[in-house]
Amino acid sequence: MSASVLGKAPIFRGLGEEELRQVAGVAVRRSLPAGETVFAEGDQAQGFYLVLKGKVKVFKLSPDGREQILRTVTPGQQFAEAAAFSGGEYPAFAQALTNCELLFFETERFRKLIAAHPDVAMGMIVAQANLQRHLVQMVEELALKEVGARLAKYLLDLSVRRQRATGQGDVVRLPMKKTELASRLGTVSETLSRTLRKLQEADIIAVKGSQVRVLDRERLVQVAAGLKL
Amino acid sequence: MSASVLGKAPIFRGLGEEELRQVAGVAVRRSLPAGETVFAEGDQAQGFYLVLKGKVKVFKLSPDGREQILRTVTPGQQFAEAAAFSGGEYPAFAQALTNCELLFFETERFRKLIAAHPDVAMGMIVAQANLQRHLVQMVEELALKEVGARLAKYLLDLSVRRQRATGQGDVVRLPMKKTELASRLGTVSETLSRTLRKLQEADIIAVKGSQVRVLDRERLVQVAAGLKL
DNA sequence: CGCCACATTGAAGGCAGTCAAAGGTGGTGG
DNA sequence: CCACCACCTTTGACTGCCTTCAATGTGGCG
Repeated sequence: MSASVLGKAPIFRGLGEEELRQVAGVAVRRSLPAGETVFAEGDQAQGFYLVLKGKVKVFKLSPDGREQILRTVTPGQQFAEAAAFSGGEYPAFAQALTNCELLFFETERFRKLIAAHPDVAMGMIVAQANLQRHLVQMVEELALKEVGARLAKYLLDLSVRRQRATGQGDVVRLPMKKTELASRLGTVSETLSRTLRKLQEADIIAVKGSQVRVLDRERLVQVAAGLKL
Repeated sequence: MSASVLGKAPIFRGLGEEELRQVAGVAVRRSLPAGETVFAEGDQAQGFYLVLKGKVKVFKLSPDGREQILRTVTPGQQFAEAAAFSGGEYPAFAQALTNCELLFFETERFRKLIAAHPDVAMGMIVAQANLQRHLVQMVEELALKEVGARLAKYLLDLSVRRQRATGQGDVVRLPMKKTELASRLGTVSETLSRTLRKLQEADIIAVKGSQVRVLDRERLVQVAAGLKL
């Protein structure tokens, strides 16, 4: 049953058994295979999704086909809330990266849920706040930093997260294909490749496949802060 | 009294007299002169602000001092909600562009307000959703479009808004200094200047000071969509 | 009238995207 | 187990947009 996963989702954290059952009651389950499109930009938005299992990427496409990943959504997180509550159309594309189990919340039904459960409203507000932080950071990095700095920042974030999870943060594993990482960083695979090499040649990191070892955290921090390579 | 303005703010729309009084009760008034800093990046965030009068800019600074404006906030809108609900520090700077009257909502008190008034929660969620759309659009434009397209888009938005307000959308007035517009568009004043000139030379617009006349809306739309100049 | 901030223009250089091709890698089926 | 294929990654050469630096133009205001 999805209730157990539901209870772990930040927006439903702290709800009781009975309440979770109500939440599950207004949602519709949807499962789809890797590669499938969840929705396309411009589609009519009738609600938002919560990921139960798998990974979903949310992205924009440029006129000439380049892709900018806005975020990748993992279990417990929701996406397309903005579209659902700001009305109209989805402002981006969403595609399953792996086989996925999703919950779909129709806007109106969710609205009623909120009216009855302020906790859920608060959870949603907090989740949106976190997403906003993420977006603000992307804007900052795209506008003000070059690819080297964005990559360094990304590697540091990864390393810190790994540190917390396993107590060992010097070796990280890139959680996606490099092409995808490139579009997450607002660049293309060729440039990412060159930038990784420059960091290697400066003895700041060592790369083997998708394993990255941090050799000189000090300087990696400097690069992330804007120091040129 | 601020209650009348409050009632017009999107997040408090639809509240009754009595409720608005409660809302006003948890807020603190703060007025400050043009140029004053509301908060700096890194300051401890204890709540968010609603603008009653004036204009506030929210922006990031790069290591070498370049400025990226995230948004300008006008009466009835709030800012720093993300910081307030996602905890910790303000992720950007905020500065008064004109003399301002602000309302400050302390996070905990607002939280209680929400618990009692689902309508307010919903208003906040919708407001955040709108902001998210705005941020997503900025990311898209910074990552995928060049300066010409961003400028064209900006002019069109301005023109549409003027159309709605005055029924006459062909002549618009840039609402800020060009240097500032440049940083809103993620570039510098020199580039903005050149880009305006290119649009002029293509007979798409006519510029006189901060007056811009749209001569060929058709092609302006194409440029906004990514057509090279 | 002259100052000052803002705006414009020119020249030069760099970062990053595109195109093209070669090298790797993993997965599948024989 | 190996060979093949598709896809990803890397590398090189080139181009172009945009930033930087520097100098000149301009408009408002005391």
